[in-house]
Amino acid sequence: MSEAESSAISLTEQRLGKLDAMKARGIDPYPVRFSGKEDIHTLRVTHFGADNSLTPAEDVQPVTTAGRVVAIRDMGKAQFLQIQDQNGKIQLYAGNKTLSEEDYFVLRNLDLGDIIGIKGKPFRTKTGEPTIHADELKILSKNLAPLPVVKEKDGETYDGISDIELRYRQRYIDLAVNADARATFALRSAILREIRDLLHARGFMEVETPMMQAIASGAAARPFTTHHNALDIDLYMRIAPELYLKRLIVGGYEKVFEMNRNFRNEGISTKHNPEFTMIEIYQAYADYHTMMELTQDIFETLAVKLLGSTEIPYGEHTISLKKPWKKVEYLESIKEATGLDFAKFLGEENPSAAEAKKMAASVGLKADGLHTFWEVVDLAFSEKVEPNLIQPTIVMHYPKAISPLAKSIPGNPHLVERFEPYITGREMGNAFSELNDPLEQERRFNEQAAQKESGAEETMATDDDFVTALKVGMPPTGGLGIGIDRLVMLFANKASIKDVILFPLLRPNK
RNA sequence: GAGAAGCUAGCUCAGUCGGUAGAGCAACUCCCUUUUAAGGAGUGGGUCCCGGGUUCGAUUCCCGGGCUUCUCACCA
Repeated sequence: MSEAESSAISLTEQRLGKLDAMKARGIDPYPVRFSGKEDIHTLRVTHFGADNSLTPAEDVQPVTTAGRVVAIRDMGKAQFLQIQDQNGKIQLYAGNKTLSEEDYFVLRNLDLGDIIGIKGKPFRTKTGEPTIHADELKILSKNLAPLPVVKEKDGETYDGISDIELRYRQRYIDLAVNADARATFALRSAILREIRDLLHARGFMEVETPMMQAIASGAAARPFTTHHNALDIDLYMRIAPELYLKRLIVGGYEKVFEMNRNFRNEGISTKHNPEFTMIEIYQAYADYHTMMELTQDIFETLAVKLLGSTEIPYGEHTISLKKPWKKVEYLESIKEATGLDFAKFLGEENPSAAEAKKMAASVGLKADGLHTFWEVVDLAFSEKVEPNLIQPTIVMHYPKAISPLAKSIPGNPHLVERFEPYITGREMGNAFSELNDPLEQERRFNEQAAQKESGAEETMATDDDFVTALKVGMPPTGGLGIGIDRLVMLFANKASIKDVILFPLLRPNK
């Protein structure tokens, strides 16, 4: 291509020109297959040593590998290239002395972002760089939409991409270009696997329950609505699998879990995505103490197996996941932080929201939009206590009024056997001894409905069939839910949930 | 939903007190067969997010819109 020709056309058009040039020579720029690809990381270890201490022999057997071209250094009739696959990067050396005429033509028409397959002997250059002397070089996929060029030296990255439009909307570019993004989602996958392994090893069974439900219950949140045409009914995307999983305990399974998406029709933030992944775990003949142990075991196991230590970095903090974690009482923690003692209202049938607001105002809290006493108390907790729970903390014994699915503490009818683990100032989960008294459950649902009547924004919907299930009989059961996205944020040391969800919800752009 | 900030070349960013814009990398031409943020010489590349308004003239000022980020609200 002449300079004049290149002047007025886009990068894509230039590459289309190279594509046509290849086709004109009978080279298929998108061949059907490439056989025998070796993993780049593996062949590096094999031929250069895990600590980069080996040097391949002169008569070493050639290797075959493939990957995306991420760097080209043109030396005239020879070039240094770098290719990258899922697990690694390696330098190639290729020139007209050893390549066939056709392969050399491909080399001369390579662009950053092309995917190539090569065969050649590993060797070290003068400067010691592990390299493959590519004696065969095939184009496997021609790049037409140029990738950002990222250069590195001494671990420092130059240029790179920071544009959110690319990072989140076109995640494939983020993954192709940013090693950190690839590492984050590989870690996410490893976390899911480790959690499943741990539960399977303890005899739990993974199940799948409906994501489209006629009644969205099991949590207090606004659901998405959808419609089934053949039945001509509206359905809700589930906000929690809880009530279905407990039906399975009724049915006789004793250890079940489900790890999958929930959907809540609420705002988007660095900590919220409308669809998010939860794991819910139920164990019959167990209680919330069992779930406390399990929670700590899960976090500790992940830390040790995936990061090699119970001490893990998060932002400016070092989080110690070693059990046992600190335990605090819900109301006691509020009293300590604010001096406000809400416990004395526990016995009251219907404590006044106005009274709670007055108390909250005395410590500078505005509770204007809230309608019930315990909503105001919860505000005090989330404002004054939650942000300070940096190290793992188990907050236990919540008021019954805000825990419609949890069992009361024997001898203390106003508090329930419930806890929430907090780490880095964020709620990581929710667990309790499951309420299995059907008549009591019915009363709790009715109380929720009454709260809704009196103006509470979000309450739990009544599910009559679930009450029927409890009437059949559910053994004493411990249940635990953990927000997987936030858990991954913790282990991946990410501040935004969008950094740990491959395709976070964004407004479509036209 | 509210407030603040951002949007300029493929990428990362300057800049224009209103006169249609620059750098580095990438691209293109040329030199170079052990380089590695390779190097050297040269060339091109922009609806300055979109639409109105003011103006002789708007990428710049004003109004409206779009998308994103941050904070707040709702929530996990």
